[in-house]
Amino acid sequence: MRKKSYHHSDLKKALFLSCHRLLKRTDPEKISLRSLADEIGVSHAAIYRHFKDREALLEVMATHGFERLAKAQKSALMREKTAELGFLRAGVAYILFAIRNPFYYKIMFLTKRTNPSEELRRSRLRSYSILVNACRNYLAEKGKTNDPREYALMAWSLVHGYSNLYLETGFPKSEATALNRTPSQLLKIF
Amino acid sequence: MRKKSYHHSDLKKALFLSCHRLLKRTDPEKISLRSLADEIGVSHAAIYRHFKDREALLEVMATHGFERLAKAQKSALMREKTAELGFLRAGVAYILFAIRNPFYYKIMFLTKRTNPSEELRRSRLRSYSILVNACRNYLAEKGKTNDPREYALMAWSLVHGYSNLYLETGFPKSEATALNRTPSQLLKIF
DNA sequence: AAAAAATGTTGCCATTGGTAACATAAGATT
DNA sequence: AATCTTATGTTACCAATGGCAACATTTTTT
Repeated sequence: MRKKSYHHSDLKKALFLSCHRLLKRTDPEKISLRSLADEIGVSHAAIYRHFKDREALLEVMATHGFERLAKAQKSALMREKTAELGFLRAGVAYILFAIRNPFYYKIMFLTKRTNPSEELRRSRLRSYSILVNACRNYLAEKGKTNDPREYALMAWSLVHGYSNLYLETGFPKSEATALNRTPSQLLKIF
Repeated sequence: MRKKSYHHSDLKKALFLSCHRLLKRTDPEKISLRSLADEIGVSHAAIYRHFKDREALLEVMATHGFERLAKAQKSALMREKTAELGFLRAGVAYILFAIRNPFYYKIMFLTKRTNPSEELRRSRLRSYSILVNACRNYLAEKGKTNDPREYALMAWSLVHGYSNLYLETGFPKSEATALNRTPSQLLKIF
């Protein structure tokens, strides 16, 4: 565990943490392996001992992003008594996560569109499963007979699209102004 | 207009067309100014006589993407008799545009998130206005009293989110398969 | 203790976006 | 027509980047 040795004690974790911290305020496009390595105090080539390439590192971060999102959704669900309120709160939690973690959100959906790792797929599916369950409970509570997966997909589309529009165009924000509402008031529509 | 002369007759247009063609099958991230210049047969530095930088070129393409999208929405609206059908068809047209033009779609929403040019803002707003009008007519036809802009924002969120999920995760596709429906059948939900 | 595996470093390469200095063509001014 | 000015291309260069290979050092296995 000593510091200035030739070998870093746990470079993989250090890279992860450093990247995690950077993603809070930096666009992933601007994160270079070299700047990461510099910050940790290691040569840029060392990274390749722990990640196949830049994409692989970002994929791990994306996976972690989905885990954080799932946690946020779950805790939002827990907080509410009825299935309906839980469902709504989960949707709001999704949007808030996206808005508060724009760069995480970006890599979550822009990295590895094709051939995602098993871990990424799993964490993504887990987030979706939470939503499906919330839908199932909500639909049961309301006595509706929709397919929960279909319903969940539409709900996901709605919050995902809203989040993206907010981040990409600032439209919901400007529209909210035009409509004399704050974005959080607009969110109550969900 | 002669070819092998020192001066290209209309490099700006040639760049636009070449980029347009490339975007049909190439991820914008993979489009380099040098490869573009090569294809046209001009030095890469020549590009800077017509566009401030790479971002500026992509921004023009994004603007054009929104113009194409608006055209698709409009023609979908025209084709239907009732306001409701038109509204639905416009939504489907939006999704189809995204799915059929994934790379155009990508630059439309990933380029110049901050400080977009007046042209980009206008073309984006135009696409939104078409939607708002469709909503207004639809709501009037149904005798509903929702705010058309608010309604339009939600509708946009829905189709935008669906499109993005399709492109980014392939989820609607796999879900559609799981549900024993084709994507176009799923689209009928809208 | 020696061999093997893991992990870091240095040095190099090709690609890229971008800039500056120079070259040539096209238009305007005289 | 000759000259000046502007527009538009070219070449040469730079710094940053992702990635690879060859080498160095440490740790683990045998």
